Amino acid sequence: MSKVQKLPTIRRLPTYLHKLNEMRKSGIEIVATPELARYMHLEAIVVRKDLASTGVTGQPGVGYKVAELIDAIRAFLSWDNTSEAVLVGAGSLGSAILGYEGFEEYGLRIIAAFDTDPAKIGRTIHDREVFPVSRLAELTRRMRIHMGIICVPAEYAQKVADELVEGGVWGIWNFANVSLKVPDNVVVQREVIAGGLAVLSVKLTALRRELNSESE
Amino acid sequence: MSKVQKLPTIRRLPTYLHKLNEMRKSGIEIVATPELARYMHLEAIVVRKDLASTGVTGQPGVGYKVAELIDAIRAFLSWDNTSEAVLVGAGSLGSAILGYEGFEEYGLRIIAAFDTDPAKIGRTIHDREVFPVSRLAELTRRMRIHMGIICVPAEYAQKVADELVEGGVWGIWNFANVSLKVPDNVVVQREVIAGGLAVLSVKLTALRRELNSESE
DNA sequence: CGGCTATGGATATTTTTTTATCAATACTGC
DNA sequence: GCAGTATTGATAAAAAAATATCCATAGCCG
Repeated sequence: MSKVQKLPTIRRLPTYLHKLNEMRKSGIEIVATPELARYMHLEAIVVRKDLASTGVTGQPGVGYKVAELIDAIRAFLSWDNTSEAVLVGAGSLGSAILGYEGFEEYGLRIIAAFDTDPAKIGRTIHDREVFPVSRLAELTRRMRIHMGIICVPAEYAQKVADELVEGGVWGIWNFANVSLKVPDNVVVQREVIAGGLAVLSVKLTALRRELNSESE
Repeated sequence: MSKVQKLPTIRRLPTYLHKLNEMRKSGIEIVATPELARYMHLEAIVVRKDLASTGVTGQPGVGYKVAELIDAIRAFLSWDNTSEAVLVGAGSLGSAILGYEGFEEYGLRIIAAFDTDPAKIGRTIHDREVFPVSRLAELTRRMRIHMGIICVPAEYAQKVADELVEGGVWGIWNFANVSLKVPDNVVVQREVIAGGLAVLSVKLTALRRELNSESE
């Protein structure tokens, strides 16, 4: 299993990237840590460490070149070459993902969708054609797609993952509420939407408790 | 600022909860760590630590009582009392969230939606009425809602957050691609969808590099 | 030119998280 | 009832991440 370090940093990088792209559009060429920190609501030291982990280097007393930062982050995330993906499960979440136009900025292009619903097959959703799931492995292989996005209900997710692996994908982005089993040469990233809600709940409870005890 | 520990553990708790609820439905009363570990594709030690952090205690040589575990996790996450929320921004993501029926299991009930689009206002989406955003603060306060879910484009998110705070919310679940500024007595949990993609990209690149170097 | 301030980079420290070890408990089978 | 095995819980160690400190560099202003 390959070791990847500094997960929290990696998660923050897309946000920097988004801000930096906006800055470049506005013609800003140099940016210093404190400004990014204010934008991110983080400590400056965190930002500096995050940026350093991409290998980029700034100018002491000045800051970083925006263009260099963008390149460094994109290179670090391998987002400098757009990779193509298929999406399986064109329900409400799948459709929402198909409709999100920001992924191009993040080096991802969703080429096609798959579903079992005859009402959806053959139609297009957000300009992507919907194919039957029965052709998933075949078409994925033929199109040489190496990433799959799973948006099907939990009980079908493992089967879809198996098909994707058979179709030759290297990575799976899993939005289904289940942990998947795949070969060692395939990477799965699971998004647990309820995980964020759990964190929010705990923080909320902790803060409420604190505020209540203060007022006593 | 309140300190919350073991974020990764908290993120995993909903997944245990889901599995445990299934088990209880099947009539299973006792569960041991190794089984949960297999299901989660985690090490057993991780599971044991996760469960311990909720304060529950098992029986050495036997395992944990499923019902006790469920109660402990729900209590730890304050999901034993359903809390009500409003959702702002009934676009594709907002609609997808409104359509997800699993939140009740997680102690969350979305009461109403808000949007600026006249075509949506007054209609219902997944059984929730859509109100104009202009009434957000007023209605939130009147309904005594303490949680807001933001699904609007990044540029409007701060304004919506301000309205929610004015309406008296304690917690904000933010799906917009921007970091929000709120008073100290309000908690924000931001979901950065691209963060997961970034992690996947880095892992993928690392694994590919490893596999390539092996084959040389 | 010289001092002042802002900034990045390197190093060190502290905290948090993960992982390992080991003793105690309870079930199983004989 | 006893030995063997599975399991939890407590403690300890290792790894990772966050945070702090200090120094060197660059621009600014008089």
